[in-house]
Amino acid sequence: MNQQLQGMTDEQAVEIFKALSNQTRVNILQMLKNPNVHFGTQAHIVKEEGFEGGICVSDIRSKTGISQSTTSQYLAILQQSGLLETKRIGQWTYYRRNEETIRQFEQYIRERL
Amino acid sequence: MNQQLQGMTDEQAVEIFKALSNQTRVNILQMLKNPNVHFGTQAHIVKEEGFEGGICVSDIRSKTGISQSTTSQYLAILQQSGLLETKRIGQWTYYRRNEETIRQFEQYIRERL
DNA sequence: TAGAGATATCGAAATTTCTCGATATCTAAA
DNA sequence: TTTAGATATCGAGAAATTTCGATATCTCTA
Repeated sequence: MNQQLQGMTDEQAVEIFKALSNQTRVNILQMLKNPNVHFGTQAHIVKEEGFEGGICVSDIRSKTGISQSTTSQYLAILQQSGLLETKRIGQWTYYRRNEETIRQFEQYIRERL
Repeated sequence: MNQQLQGMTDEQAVEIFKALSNQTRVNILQMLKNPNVHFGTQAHIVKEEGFEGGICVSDIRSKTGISQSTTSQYLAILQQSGLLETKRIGQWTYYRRNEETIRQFEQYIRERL
C-alpha cells in the first residue's frame, strides 16, 4: 500500500504536534505562509533554483526575537517533523513550507483524530 | 466580534498541540471517537443524562496501560485544552470528545496554520 | 589561503514534562 | 457512620525541552 493511500502514521503526527507545541515555531510556520507579507523587500526570498519562497535563517531570526542558535534548532525541528523543507544555496540555508506534509497533516486531523 | 467568527486563538491552538504531543493522549482521543468499538459491552458508556458517549476513567485506564493517576492527569490535560468535556455522575467521572473544539481546531489548521 | 559572514553544533543551566506510588476526596451502599 | 470503590491531587525522581553563548563548519571573496 503506497504512501498516498496510507497517509500519515500516528508517530509522524505526534512528531508534528511536538514541533508545533511552541508558540515561536508556530509563528515561524505561519510567517512562511506569506513570505512577501512578513519579510520585506530587503529579505532574501528565493525566486530561482527551484526553491521559490525559501527564506534564509537570518531573515527568519530577525522576525522571531530568539537567538541565532535557537532559530537554527527550531528550523531543524520543523524540518525533521516534515513541516519545512530546506536547501543550501551558497552560504545561505533557505527554508520553506512543505505543503504536501501540511496537506497530509490536515487530512490526518480530519480523518484520524 | 463573537467566537464563531473569531475562531481559535494561537494560544488555544498551542495548548492543543501540547496536549497531543504524547502518543497515549492521542490514542485516548482516538478511542473516544468510537466508544462502542473500543470499549466492550461491559464498559460504562453513558446513554442518558445528556452525556451520551461518555466513558469513565477506569474504562479508559484499562485500555492505555498507564497508571490510574497518570490516566487522570492525561484526561485533565485533554479537558483543559478543550478537546474533551467531562461530567461527574455518581462516583464516576465520564469523559467524551468536545466535537465543537475539535471542529474549530480543524478549522485553525486549515485556515491559519 | 585568510578572513568574513551565514549556519550548525556543542555544552550547560533552567524549566517543563513524564510517570509513578501514596494519599486525599467524593459518593454510594451496608 | 463506616467502608469500599472511583477519581483527583500531591510529591518526587527521571527524562525531555528550552534557550543561550561559545565554538565549529561551510562558502564566498579579497
